[in-house]
Amino acid sequence: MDRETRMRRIRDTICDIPEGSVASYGQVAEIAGIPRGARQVGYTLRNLPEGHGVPWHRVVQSAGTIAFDKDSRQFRTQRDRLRDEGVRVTDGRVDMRRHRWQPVLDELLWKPNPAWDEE
DNA sequence: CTGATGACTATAG
DNA sequence: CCTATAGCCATCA
Repeated sequence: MDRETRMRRIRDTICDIPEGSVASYGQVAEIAGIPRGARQVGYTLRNLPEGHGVPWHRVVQSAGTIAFDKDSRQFRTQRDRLRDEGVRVTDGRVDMRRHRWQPVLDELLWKPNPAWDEE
């Protein structure tokens, strides 16, 4: 798989994270079909093209902590954006048990399930 | 080719 | 909880 495809898949995956949810770098990588590619997610995010619409703020570390220094502007931007969508961020950390994105569950809730139409 | 890097992560103390 | 450490892996100089 080439670099462009990889970066595109990563961006697409992040765009699928619903508002109010977050995913870890590793989780994004895995869903994008790139096992052990957490660092590549970080790389991709660091190099997002100008004017992208990628909701990068919904990506946090596996423990729920924001990856930036607490005194950086990026930290504050991410924290504020998350709060704006209803995600509670305490001391730079998100409660993953509550906000971790669960793609499979989303499908069950949003996609029409054939089995349910069978009487 | 080689070594350094980093928006990562799991594990041990 | 925090630090250290060792894997990890595409990029870059």
